[in-house]
This record gives sequence, structure tokens and C-alpha cells, in this order.
Amino acid sequence: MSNSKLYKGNLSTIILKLLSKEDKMYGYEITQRVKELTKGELKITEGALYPALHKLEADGLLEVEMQKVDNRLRKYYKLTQKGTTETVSKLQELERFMETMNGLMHPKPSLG
Amino acid sequence: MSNSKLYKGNLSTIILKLLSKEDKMYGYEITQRVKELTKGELKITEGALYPALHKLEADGLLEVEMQKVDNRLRKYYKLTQKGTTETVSKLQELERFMETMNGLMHPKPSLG
DNA sequence: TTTTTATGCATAAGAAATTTATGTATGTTT
DNA sequence: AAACATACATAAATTTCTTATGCATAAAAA
Repeated sequence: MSNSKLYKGNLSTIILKLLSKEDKMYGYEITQRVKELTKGELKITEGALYPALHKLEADGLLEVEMQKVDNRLRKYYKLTQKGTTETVSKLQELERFMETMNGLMHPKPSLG
Repeated sequence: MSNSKLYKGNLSTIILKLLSKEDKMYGYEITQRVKELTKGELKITEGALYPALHKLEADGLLEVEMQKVDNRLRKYYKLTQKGTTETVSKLQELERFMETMNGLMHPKPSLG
């Protein structure tokens, strides 16, 4: 991912989230979707994306289905059962992280 | 930092933010303050904190002032001019990141 | 009174995630 | 013919963090 180092550690969560509402996606599609959704703010690099996908597959969270379209090979990924479960917990973790960071950045003055 | 890998890349921003409203703080104090503010969610480890402080100092964002309290040595850090400027831009970057992540996690269905 | 916990700093080895730089290949646009 | 878009992949280097130590003083607990 370019643009910033802030996104570190969230790539797999982003991938899982996208797949949780799309049934199946291929790598290049993911990079484009993220670019769209973030209005160009977040650009996932291939060097980060593909190893991440491979790891998610190796961990049993994603499964692969090859498909040839227009003479180009696409590698479609979809969530496994385990992946679906993991996605829920990863998203909860992320929400919690966001709240925690928010609490740090905008602390309420204690009333004590 | 323990608990999660999500916080990666944000440690220096957290440090700068705390110092921006405190004039000066020492390392141990920072770990305790973060623990308080996050209700124990985020625990900064020394292995992460001290190298981060040293880097911020090396980059000219922080300056040091030693002080002996109760026979124990404290190393107080405070923002330099450059550090104050950097803090503003780092905080803006973080806000933007949070909004971007939010947009990814809770996309508004396009009306097109 | 000895051990644990708290305070306070520091570094070093290893792991994890990413950036940057490549490489291959096809198809479309300029 | 060259550049750009599509589509995958890997490898070296970098950054950042965890885990494991190490030193030192002081208070609390066993």
C-alpha cells in the first residue's frame, strides 16, 4: 500500500471485509475496488496484496478458483467457513482499535 | 505495544499527541498515560517506546531534559518547534486515515 | 528478610508487514 | 512503436514491533 504507513496491519482485514460482501474477487479487482472506495487515497501495491492473499489462503481463510477471461487468467478468492468467522472477529477488533485511537486522540476531560 | 498489531505505525503519532498537551513527559509516564487513556487496552512496551523516542529526538522533533527525582533519573521529552509542526500534520494524517478506514468498513451504497 | 512489584532507562535478536524493484504475459490505446 | 491497463508473482531491503534481556532504586508483600 502506498500513500501512508498508517494502513499497516489492516490489509488482511480490508481484504476479508471486501470479500464478505462480494462472494468472490480477484487480486486486481481488489486493488481497484479499494481505490474507488477510498477515492484514490489508499492504493494497495501488488507487493503487499499478493503475499497477503497467499497467506490468507495458507491459513485456510480463503479458497481459490481459477478462471480464464478474455485470454487472461484470473485467480478468484472467496471466503471459507473459517474465513467468514475470522472476518467477524477481525472487524470487531478493528472497530475496537478505532474507538481506542479515538479515545487517545480526543480524550474526554475526566469529570473527577 | 501489545494487544494487537493494529496499532502499528501509530506509536510516534501517539507520543507526539500526548506531548502536545503536556509540555513535557518522560518515558515511563507515557506508558502509564496511554494505559489510563485506553483503559488498559493499549500497553506500550519499552522495547517499542524507547527506540521510538530516540528516533523522534534524532529527527529533531523532541528535545531532552534530564532530571533526578527521588534518586531516580528521568529523561523528560518535549516538542521542539519542528516537532510541534510535525504533530499537526501527523494528526491530520491520522484523522484522514480513520475516515478512510471508516469509509471502507461502512461504505455508503452509491446512489448512482 | 527475601522476593515480588513498581519505577526508570536501555539494547539486541527475531518476527511481521510493507515498500520498492523487478519479471512475465496479454490487450488496448496513442 | 510506445505507453498504459490488466493480471499474476517474487525477492531484497526497510520499518516497526515483540520478546528477551540487562542495569538500578525503592516500596510492598510474603
